[in-house]
Amino acid sequence: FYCLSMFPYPSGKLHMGHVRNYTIGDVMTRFHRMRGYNVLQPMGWDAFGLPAENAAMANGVPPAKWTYSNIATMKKQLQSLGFAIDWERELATCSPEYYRWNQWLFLRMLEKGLVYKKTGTVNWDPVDQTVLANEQVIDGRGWRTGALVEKREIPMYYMRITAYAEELLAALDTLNGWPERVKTMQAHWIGKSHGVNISFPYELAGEKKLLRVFTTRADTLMGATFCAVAAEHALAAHAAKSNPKLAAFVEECKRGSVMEADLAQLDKKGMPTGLFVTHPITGEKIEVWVGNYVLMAYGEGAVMGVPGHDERDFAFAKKYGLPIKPVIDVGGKPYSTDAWQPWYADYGRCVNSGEYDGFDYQRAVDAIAADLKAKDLGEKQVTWRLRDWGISRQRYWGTPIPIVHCAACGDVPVPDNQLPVVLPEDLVPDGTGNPLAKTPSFVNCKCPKCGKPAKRETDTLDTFVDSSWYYIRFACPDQSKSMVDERATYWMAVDQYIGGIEHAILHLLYSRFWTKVMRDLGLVPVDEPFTRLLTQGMVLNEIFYRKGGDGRMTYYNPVDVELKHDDKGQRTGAVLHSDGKPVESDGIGTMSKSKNNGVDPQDLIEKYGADTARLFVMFASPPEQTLEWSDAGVEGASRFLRRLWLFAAGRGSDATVHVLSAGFIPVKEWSSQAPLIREFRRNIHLALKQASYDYERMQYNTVVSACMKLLNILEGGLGGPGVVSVNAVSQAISEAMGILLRVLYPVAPHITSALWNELGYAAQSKDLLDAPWPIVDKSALEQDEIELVLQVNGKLRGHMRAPKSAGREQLEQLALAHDAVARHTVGQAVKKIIVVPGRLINVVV
RNA sequence: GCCCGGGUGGUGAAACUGGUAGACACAAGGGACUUAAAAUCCCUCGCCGGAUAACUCCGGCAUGCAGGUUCGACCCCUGCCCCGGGCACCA
Repeated sequence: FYCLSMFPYPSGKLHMGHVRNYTIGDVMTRFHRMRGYNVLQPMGWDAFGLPAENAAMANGVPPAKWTYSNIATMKKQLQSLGFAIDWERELATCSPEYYRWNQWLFLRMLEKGLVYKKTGTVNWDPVDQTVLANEQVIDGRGWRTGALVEKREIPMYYMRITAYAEELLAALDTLNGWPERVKTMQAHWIGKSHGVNISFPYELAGEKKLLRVFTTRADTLMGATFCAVAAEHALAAHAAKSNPKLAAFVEECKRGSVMEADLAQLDKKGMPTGLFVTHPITGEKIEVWVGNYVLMAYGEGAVMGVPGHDERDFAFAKKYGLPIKPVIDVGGKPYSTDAWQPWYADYGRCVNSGEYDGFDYQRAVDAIAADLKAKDLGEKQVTWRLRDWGISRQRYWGTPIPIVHCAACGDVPVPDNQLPVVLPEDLVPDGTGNPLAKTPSFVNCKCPKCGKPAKRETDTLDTFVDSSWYYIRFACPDQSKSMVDERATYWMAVDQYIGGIEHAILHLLYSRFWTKVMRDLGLVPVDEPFTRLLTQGMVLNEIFYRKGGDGRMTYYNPVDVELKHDDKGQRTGAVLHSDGKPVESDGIGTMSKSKNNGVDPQDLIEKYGADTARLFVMFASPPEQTLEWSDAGVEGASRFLRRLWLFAAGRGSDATVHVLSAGFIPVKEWSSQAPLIREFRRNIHLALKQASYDYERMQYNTVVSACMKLLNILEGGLGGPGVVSVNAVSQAISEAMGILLRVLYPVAPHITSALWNELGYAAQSKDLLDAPWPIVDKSALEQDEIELVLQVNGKLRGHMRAPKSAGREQLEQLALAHDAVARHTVGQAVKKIIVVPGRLINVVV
């Protein structure tokens, strides 16, 4: 059983998200180990990335040094939490032994045409002369310089993930162990859409040309009143040459960030190009506009504008006074060009559409596609939202791309026997460009082909490359001759993958892609990397701030904030401990350095120990749900463990230790024991049943509550009238304690292991880890009488006890005769009686 | 803006396949023990109203809001509000 938690970025110290993630993994690991599996739980470091460069700039320390020191700190923290990790397999992606295989596979993909070069758009800081990550663009400005960010086109390498789009989508159906929501998100991301590509002919300088657009609504073609192209489109560039105003507009579109979220929220703006194209069916002249809402990266970078039935086109047409022509009738719903209504975009029947009038969506699309095809002006086409994966980064702290640029031979791949291309570890970036490019000893080399002086590529690989296959390398981290070996066949696929929901799309999709590439190269025998997936919820905390006179926000850690409540416990405000003056709340958000709302788990571990920290994090919330941090409750987790210890060491031990050391006459017939003992065992086995079920479905918060119930039952004791068999009492307590220790072990392994030995259970099974999982005794759950809920018209009216064996008719009679039912049915006709066996009887009047 | 989730007491949450809403805890209040405090133990604890000397008993409302389906809805459907995640260079 391969149980894998997402490896951490070595950012400095563990945060609560890590504690939550790795505790879930460790609970699952230990549970499966007890169920008899050979379990692998490895750990490594996603060690390349931007924060190391930022830290380097701030402190003047090379990223490598900062990274390795963080790894040492965090490893110590992980060990102090008692995770059953196989540290012999530890790996860091920034070591040449690891990243050389990134380079190796990059070259294999280059050979197969799965890696190619084209231009891509990046954020450019004109002051620092450097490429910025999206994160480094704040309100359209560079984070260090405050300069307005520009878009810039540069050559980059891409991985052809679109070649696998069909399989990546189809195979989602095979992932039964994945949450539906993740599969839905990925399916939407891949975004397969069936449509028609349509060509609008035009003439340019006497030359016949075609403007291609893609649409999923070819049925609305007769309503097209304009076309719009992206600012980066060739047509826009051409028109701008002779039109300074348009050129200025195209330039304006090129400012700002490249983020889709920003683009989608821009006010719709456009400008006519002065060019006209011909409608492929009607022959009408249609004007071409440049629109800031047209994405160059999707479809053809051009759209036909159908304001009658597309909301964005409608808004655009209203703004610029373009004609709106309704051509779809949606079951007679009213249409007015005054304001957009949601049903304008619905499917319906064609109207005002000439020969297509009366056609429904599918018939219209089929007919129009056929007519276009006959004129050679379009045909049906499948388009994907998924884009190829740009992997070039103009950064230092990453895997060097193994390419050499030679004046004579062009871009030359580094031969396998010259791998790895080693990254120098002593550079310190200064925020102006890539330090690799300023390091002659790295850049200057010989062309592998002709041997003449050449320049090394200075871009590095996206860090998502590193994390796309580390789980395969864990099977054979010491293999120096090849990327992976036959041990990967033994361990892959990962049986259970655990990590944050924020990785639902990118990391998980890239990993699926890489696995398929490696499969096709004969390196792994699996189609999918992760059989089951648990996406843990984010750990959130409240954000507090004050706004200074200059408008700068200062964030305060919730630890330093005191909340004010009224008598009823309602929040009235918040003040800072240090000065007692109020701070503002900015709502809740994921724990982050920038918002200063993180909680350091180290304090928790030091004050309460690993078991309490683990228990609390598991108990606070179900794994898949977001966890809003609160200090209250930690105390309760600690109290529970202390109670368990004191019970075992004190009152409980008399019976337990005695029984275990002296032996006893096994009770064969529990059913003949006193009712008190039977009730005790019933409750114990009910709690065990709940815990076992909840372990299976990974709902660990209720596993913990089952353990609390077990201790409550044990503390309730077993003395009393009618209980005469000391032997049976001892045995019931011993059984119950044995169940509790084993059920609690995966969550709190330290205290349970110690008690297991102290109480003498070790005589039965040496190590708690090797003890068999307890089995529910079904006969202990049986009852002679059951309690049933009585309802009248679905409203609770009372309870009654009935023999287990009672039949339907007998139950109906008993129910009708019951006081509570009679009171609410008197004088009314009974229409029917619903009997849910073992649960309730509902009398309908 | 688009895609995906979530919303239940003062708080974290539970409710397994549509069948007793609030398990298990936290906080709070009351009490026991103690010179005192801490720790520990016991009791109360969704909201509103009524009956009773009292133990208790009865009724109504309640799972973000407004509707719908059903004998019966936290659970299924429609619309809305709020919160979180993702949007391709944070990881």
